[in-house]
This record gives sequence, C-alpha cells and structure tokens, in this order.
Amino acid sequence: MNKLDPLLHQELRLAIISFLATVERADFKKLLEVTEATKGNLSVQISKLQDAKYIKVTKTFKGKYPHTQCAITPTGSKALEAYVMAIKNLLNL
Amino acid sequence: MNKLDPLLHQELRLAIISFLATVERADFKKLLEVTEATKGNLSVQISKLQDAKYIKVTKTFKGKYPHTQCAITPTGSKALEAYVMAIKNLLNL
DNA sequence: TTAATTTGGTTTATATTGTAAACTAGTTTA
DNA sequence: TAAACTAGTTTACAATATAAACCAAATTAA
Repeated sequence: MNKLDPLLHQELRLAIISFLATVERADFKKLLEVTEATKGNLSVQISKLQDAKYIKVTKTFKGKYPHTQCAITPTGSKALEAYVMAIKNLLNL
Repeated sequence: MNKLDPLLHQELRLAIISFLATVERADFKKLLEVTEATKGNLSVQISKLQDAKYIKVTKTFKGKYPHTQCAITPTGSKALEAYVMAIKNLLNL
C-alpha cells in the first residue's frame, strides 16, 4: 500500500503546508487567517511541522511585538509531493 | 474553509470507500486484501462507514461460513465526491 | 497611574480516535 | 478430539487533536 504520511494527513497541517507551498513565507497571523484555526491549534501544528523539518520557523520582532514566520523546506516540499501522489493514487485521480 | 469530512479523512476508511467506488461490491476478504489492514481495524472502520450509511453491509452465508459484502451507497458516493473536491481544493489540484 | 484590553503567541487537559490484541463462534483437518 | 483455520467482532490501550487556559509584553481607556 501507499501509506499516507500521517504528519501530513491532518487537515490543519495539510492546510498550513499546502498554503506555504504557494508562497515564499507566511506569518502566524496570515496562517490564522487562511486556515481559520484557533491560535492554540495553529501553534501546536506549526510545531509538529517544524519538528519534522517540513517547515522552517523564524521568530523575530516586528517593532515591539513577536513575529513568527514560516516557510516550507525542501524536505517539506518533497513530503507534500509524496503525499499528493499517494492520495491521488488512493482516490483514483 | 472547505472542511474535510472527518469520517472520510482517515486512511483506511478512505481506502475502503475509494475501492468500493470502483466495484459493484466487495467482501471482507477482498477488502482485507486490497487495504492490507488487520481484520479488527477493517471491521471497526466498516462499521463506522455503515453507521453513516456511506456503505451497505450484507451478511449472508457462503456455504457454512459467514460472508460479509459491502457496497457503496448513493450517500457514500456523494460524500466521497465532496471529499475529493475539498481535498483537491486544499491541495491546489 | 493603574486597570482593562489587545497582541501574539504557548501550554496542557480533555475528548476523540485509531489500532492491534484478544476474543467469539463455528468448521475443517489430522 | 485436539489443533488449526475461517470469518469476523469486541475492547483496551495508545496516539492524536483541539480548545481553553495561560503567559508576557504593549497599548488604550478611565
């Protein structure tokens, strides 16, 4: 069987990484907006993607406020590509 | 957001229903074979799909042995179609 | 000036879900 | 008649997801 990467087979993480695949980078606020997730959930799922090195997270300050930016890594791109292949195959697409 | 039907967004259930979408019906043994799942897991996931009326399960006897057949329902077909649309959209396909 | 609210998150408690091991019930084979 | 096989189901435990609660600092309102 063509196992689906369990890290990517979760709606919010898939939404995050698919979005990051279409942009150079996105900050926490932007991801909140496009995914419509809660902050807690978004934070947790970003961490998991980061732990797997599927995304790179950069924390800086924008003026006086913290600012978290995320970008997909080559590892993440490959994983997403593999996931897309696998699910297409599963769904006969 | 285009929420993914949580009942279908699970690998084994997705494998079951996608396969059933391509055949008229399939028995437990065939589903075991194509999904490579354990019997316990397959049994549980079949029940969940049945509870949602996404598939119809028919229990008969084949000779002296029980024989369980599964077929996708119109409800299941629509749900699968919707899932495919939603995930395509999510994955920018 | 100090209390309340907002920004930008993280932690964690709970609920939900997934899964394989253990079980059931009967059949066949040795 | 005991062992092994067929065809599943039940269930106990592990893993996961998620929102509520929290945190630190900044801003605004009274």
